[in-house]
Amino acid sequence: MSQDDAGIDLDTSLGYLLKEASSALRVAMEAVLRPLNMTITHYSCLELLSQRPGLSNSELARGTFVTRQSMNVLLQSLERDGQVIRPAEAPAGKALPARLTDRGRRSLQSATAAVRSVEVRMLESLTPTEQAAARAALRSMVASLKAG
Amino acid sequence: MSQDDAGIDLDTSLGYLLKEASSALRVAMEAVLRPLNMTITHYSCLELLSQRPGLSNSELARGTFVTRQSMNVLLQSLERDGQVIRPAEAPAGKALPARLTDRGRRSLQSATAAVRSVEVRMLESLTPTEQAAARAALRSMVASLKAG
DNA sequence: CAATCTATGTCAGAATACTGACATGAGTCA
DNA sequence: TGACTCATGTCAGTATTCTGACATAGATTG
Repeated sequence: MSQDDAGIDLDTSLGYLLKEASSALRVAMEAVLRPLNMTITHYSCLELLSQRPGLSNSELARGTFVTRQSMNVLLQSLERDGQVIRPAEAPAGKALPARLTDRGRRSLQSATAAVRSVEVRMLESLTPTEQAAARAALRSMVASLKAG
Repeated sequence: MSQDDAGIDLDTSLGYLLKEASSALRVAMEAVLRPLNMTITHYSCLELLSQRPGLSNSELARGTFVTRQSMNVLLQSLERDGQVIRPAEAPAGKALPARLTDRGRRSLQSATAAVRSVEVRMLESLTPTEQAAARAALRSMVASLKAG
């Protein structure tokens, strides 16, 4: 069997390793967010809104890597729960700028601390130089994938 | 507001970047696998079985980063479709060793080529040294996350 | 030897995200 | 101006994965 027919070498494939790492991160984040009754997408939405108030549904969807339909379902439940508010009418176009309520900010607070602790643990064995190299490599991969 | 209350900096967070990269990879893989009527988990299962014949349902689940319940659903449909076979009785314990059929191998062939092209594109701007550094960093992150 | 623990396969139901579709607002351009 | 393209919000239905639960096989342990 020639090398070209041998499939993807799972022990060295960066694609497989990327999936393994993101899976491990997802599991670790779910573990710390579950006690707070929060999913990863839920947390990501609040974190994004905290840092960029006024983002629309579609912008939040892109920032959390889900479809705008999925984000819309989440936003509606967050609105019902009083964590997020959106105006009844769009100030321009159709995009509705969303904002956190005080309740949303309180929910986010403990979640951010929990997620930060996971990220710290993930990076504990990497030097700042190695972290910078990883950042650069990941950015390059993202750019190449999106260019295709 | 002190730095500790500022949340996760999305522009530099390796956790966020990891999620972005895996999302971009997922989208790219789905795009090339969809014409072959194959999902990523479906492909991953066949690829794993091709390289490690006789893996059980639970082992396949761990290798593809889904629950054994999800893998079981997939395996049953693959068995119905004649791409995979499992013995009716376990040779030892309860684990049923799964194997690809010729039909499964044929399905895998074009999928492997498609996925390989995505991985090549993902890495086209990285030198072998940079790829090795990325591999080392990702392995370190996985180890640290699983240790917690 | 019996009790316990761990891993496995499987069923059932719930949660989550997705694709498809439609209407609407804004910008482009002939 | 009118046709066209594009982005957005939203509804509906589908698909996929997950959590919870149970029974069973093998290993461990007292």
